[in-house]
Amino acid sequence: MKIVHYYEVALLRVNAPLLTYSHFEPFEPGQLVSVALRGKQRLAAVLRETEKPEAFETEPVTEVLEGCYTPVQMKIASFISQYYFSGIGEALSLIHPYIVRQNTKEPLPFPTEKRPLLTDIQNDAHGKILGNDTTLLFGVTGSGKTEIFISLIYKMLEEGKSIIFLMPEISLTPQMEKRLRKFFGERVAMWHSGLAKGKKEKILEGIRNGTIDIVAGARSALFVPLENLGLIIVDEEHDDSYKSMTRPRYHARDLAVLMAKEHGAKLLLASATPSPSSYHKYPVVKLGKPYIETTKSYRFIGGDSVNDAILSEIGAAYARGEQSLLFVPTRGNFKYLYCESCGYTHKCPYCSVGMTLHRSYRHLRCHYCGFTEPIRESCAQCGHSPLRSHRMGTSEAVEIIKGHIPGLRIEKFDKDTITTPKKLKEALGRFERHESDLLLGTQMLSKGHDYANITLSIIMGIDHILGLADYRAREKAMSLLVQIAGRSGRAKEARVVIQTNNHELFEPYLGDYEAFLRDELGFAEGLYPPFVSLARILIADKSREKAKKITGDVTGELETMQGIEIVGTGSAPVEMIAGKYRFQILLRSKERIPLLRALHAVNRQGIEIDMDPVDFS
DNA sequence: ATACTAATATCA
DNA sequence: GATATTAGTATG
Repeated sequence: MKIVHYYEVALLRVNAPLLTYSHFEPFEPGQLVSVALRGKQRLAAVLRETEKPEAFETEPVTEVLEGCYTPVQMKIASFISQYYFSGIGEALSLIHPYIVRQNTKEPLPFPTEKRPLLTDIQNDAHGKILGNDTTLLFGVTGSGKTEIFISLIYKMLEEGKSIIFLMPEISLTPQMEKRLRKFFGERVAMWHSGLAKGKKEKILEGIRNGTIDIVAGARSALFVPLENLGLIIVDEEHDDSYKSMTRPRYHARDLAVLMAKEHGAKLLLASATPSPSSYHKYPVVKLGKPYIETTKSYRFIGGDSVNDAILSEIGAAYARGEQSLLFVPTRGNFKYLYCESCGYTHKCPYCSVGMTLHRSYRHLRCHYCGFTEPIRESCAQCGHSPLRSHRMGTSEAVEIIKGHIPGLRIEKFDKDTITTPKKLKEALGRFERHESDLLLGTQMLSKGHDYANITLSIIMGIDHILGLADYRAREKAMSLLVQIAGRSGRAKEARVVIQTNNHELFEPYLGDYEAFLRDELGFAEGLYPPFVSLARILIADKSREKAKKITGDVTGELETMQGIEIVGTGSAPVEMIAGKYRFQILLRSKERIPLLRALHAVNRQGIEIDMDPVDFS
């Protein structure tokens, strides 16, 4: 007679409680199954065996499917679910389970391309990286990071190990693919969440039969079922797109630390503008000067929006027949009160972040602690009045420039215009062939592309980023500045124009990002990561009253808890999205454990918990 | 999460 | 009074 086993299973893709099903054969934890729930078949993963439930009848598992999560994958899913407050089924659906196959093919041969020769500095870095579990590779654009990546990948392949290479927003960075293909050919798979289902299956098949051992891609590439993982590379590690904005709200860079540890793999974080957190946490390997020496001259200009100084810079470059780049911020999507004369943005006296303007309530508010103040008429720093509060988008900038410089061909480069990799390629192609004179765009400009012929880069309105209600406002502004400046003049002499009324904030660090990192860490001590943990609770509901009540209830419960600090409670900076009123609670703690304990205690329907938040809107 | 049920509001 | 919207509960 067969023994009936009872198993708790997690429904994939949903944040549902664990359900119990029966089966006549023993299961390994992690087994993928199909179960019937209210007449429908659902995918589920077996978690653990359990006692026969007395309270209800159980259904048998309908079908045992191909695929089983490994213990390491289960552990990672469990961590995600515990730390980032998602259902275990939601966490598991990020991960691609292993499927055991009989006929494993031989790995494809290397292409003919020889491994790159390293300079002494690069060779030294290579050695140090292999000596550490985790390394932060700190090198400016053009300092030869890619050669180190390539040579490390070679080394891993020789040892029969596989590699995960993460980069932000893969679909928009075809350059790295070209370079990886050149050296590793068909052993490389490019992976991102937008891939068609069939294409994904093909790659997974390649991974399973051993013909693919390098997976490069966006954050979801972290979850492919590679065996013998030897190295994880996180390029542009400072980039916030590694943090998922939807549940599970994981941070791929931070999760890579756990992944590497579980697999006994090396972890390499790399950036020209590393995050202060990584700089503080991991051993740093620095790469020296770029081998293409460029002469860059910096000029600071005041004011905001497209002013005369900007127009004349663009006009002059155009007259010389040269190409330029104009960065327009859109991150600063809130209105801030700031002074035209001295550039001072009005700060919260308790949190030292910019206070945002609420016309409807006629006040300024800090979105960290909720402190409010009446709107000032004149600047608190220099007394200048009136204060300004307007902002600017790409379309406005295009219109103004067109009106002033007839004949100038503008290439608009933002999320609205560049919607597909094809459009990106076309736009870059036109610019490369000098069919356009000015590349005008947002954040996207800063990401990885090379614009070798640009002789003029203008960074406009960076003060709007400085004024963000975000403890990392300075970090975001500074890294953006360096990244955009780094795009230009790779080949020849270049001019960088920075529009800011806070030039003293940037100037000392232009040639010394490390000094900036040290100073930022100084500010963060005792208040912000990496010295404390932050969590944000988001409450959204169609009824303002209901959202407010939940916020109040949760805050009340949190107030009684030990080891955590409520930084602030109140409306979220974006007060309504999709007809739902939004409130937030920001928490701080020296230790993660009491913070997680408190959050698990208050977690409930109608609230969303964001651990280690990077977005405060 | 989602299907389902009960409760309550909306409206001709 | 029939129907739309919302609140509550169980799912195995």
